Amino acid sequence: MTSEVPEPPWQRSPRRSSRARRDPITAEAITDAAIKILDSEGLEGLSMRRVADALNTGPASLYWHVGNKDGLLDLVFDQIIGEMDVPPPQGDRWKEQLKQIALSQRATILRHRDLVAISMGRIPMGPHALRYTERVVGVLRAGGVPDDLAVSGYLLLFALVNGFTMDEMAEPVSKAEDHPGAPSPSAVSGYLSSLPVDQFPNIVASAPHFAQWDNDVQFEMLVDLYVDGLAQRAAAARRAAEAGPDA
Amino acid sequence: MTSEVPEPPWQRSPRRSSRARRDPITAEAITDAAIKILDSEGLEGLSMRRVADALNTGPASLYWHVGNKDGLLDLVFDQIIGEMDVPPPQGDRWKEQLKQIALSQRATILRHRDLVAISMGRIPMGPHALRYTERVVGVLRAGGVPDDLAVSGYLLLFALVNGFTMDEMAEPVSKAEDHPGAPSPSAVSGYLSSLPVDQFPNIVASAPHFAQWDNDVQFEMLVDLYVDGLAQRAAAARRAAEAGPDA
DNA sequence: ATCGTTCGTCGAACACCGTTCTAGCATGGT
DNA sequence: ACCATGCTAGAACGGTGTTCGACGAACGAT
Repeated sequence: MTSEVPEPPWQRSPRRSSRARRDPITAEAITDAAIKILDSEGLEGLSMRRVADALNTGPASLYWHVGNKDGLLDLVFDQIIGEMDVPPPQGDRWKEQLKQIALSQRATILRHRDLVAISMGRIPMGPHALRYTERVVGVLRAGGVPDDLAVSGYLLLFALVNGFTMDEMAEPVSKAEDHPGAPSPSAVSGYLSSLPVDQFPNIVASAPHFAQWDNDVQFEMLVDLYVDGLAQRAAAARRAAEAGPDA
Repeated sequence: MTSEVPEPPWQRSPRRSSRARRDPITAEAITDAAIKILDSEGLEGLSMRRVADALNTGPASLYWHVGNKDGLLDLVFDQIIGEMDVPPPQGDRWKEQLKQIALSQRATILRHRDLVAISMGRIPMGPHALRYTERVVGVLRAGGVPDDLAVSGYLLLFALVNGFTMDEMAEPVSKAEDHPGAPSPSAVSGYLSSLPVDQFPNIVASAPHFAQWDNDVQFEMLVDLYVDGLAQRAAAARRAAEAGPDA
């Protein structure tokens, strides 16, 4: 894996150190290496020693820059949030824009394995996360959504997308000997329809629909449902504010 | 930690074994001990050795009953799902019942720390989970929700509750020296309102509303929004089915 | 030019983790 | 009386996050 040219020994080696002075270790370099490992090997494979190896150094060296593993994951989290893009606010098109934001959020999460696990219990307050919050709330407020509903809308959207992609990523712990890969939805559906009808009439009756589950269309339906509901409430709140401004 | 009375040596010790034959190790006993540890010390503290200690035995003994740690977590997961209750289907009251189901689900999750982390990547298909699925789908179908929407409604509800409680549990990794406990929402709001207005106008403007965040009312709003949207779509689907049954 | 301080690296070690191996015990069927 | 089976458990292996302390390179001040 060390994609380093072996450093021809005649050009006086810089002080016989396995790491030259070039490419000094920085928090950014550590974060990038960690993300690369995360994408290729998942959170399981993301260990301090593994990251240190990728930077050819020892694990102890990382601690000076990132404090501990949670600190590193904080950086990874914020960095990836920086990848999510939000369009410039366009006022009346806020509903479509919010849906677009949700789609981009999910796409980014799917691009980086196990991101949901990292985001759990981690408040998004890094520099990238703040810029992201600012822009999303901006889209909502530009659309005339009242401030309180704007922050609710923003935070709940995060919860929604995280919850959905969490189940979606259910690339389970792999039962190993049974089936090698993940159980296909049709296999699940087959099992469900084989249950005793007297005990599980509703499951058996609706089993076929478990097979037809399509993450993309289900996500779109959920987002539509959410955005529409939010818009209804925003309109109602504005009507109430106009009717009795200080009641 | 071994809260065992030292076994007075005169009453002939039962074959010089630290564990008497009483209280034989079973999968249920292991699961119960694991849940108890999970509730009191979180997922971090839930190790095989810790569970074995609670049963005063060695870690190797557990593996005969539960296979490995993931197997144990499967059992824990299913057992806790068994705690969630769902009312007998009542037909026209399905909307209120679904909300009640959501509330019960969240309450159960909050009662058991880190349950969301365990549920990640784990398809709920244990015996308790099946019974639970059966009953929830039953409520939806009794309410006249079409089968495909019933399974969507059930699965999305799970995603929704998980996503919400995930952020809610944000008892973060504790920055240690900064503030001892979890950052209160008002502290967050204070920080947000102190940001430079020129860079973060929307955040600063809506910062007060971050302070007023109330998990209970926000969750109720989210569930209302979801159930209403689902009902709308169910009604539309039924109308379409009546208008043109085979178009 | 020399010192002292600070910034940064890193080998070694600690305590803990999940898991496996293997030997052994207690019991029940033949 | 025997073996087979179900079950327990000590010891160990390889891996983890993290800390310690010794070490070196760079730099400002004397």
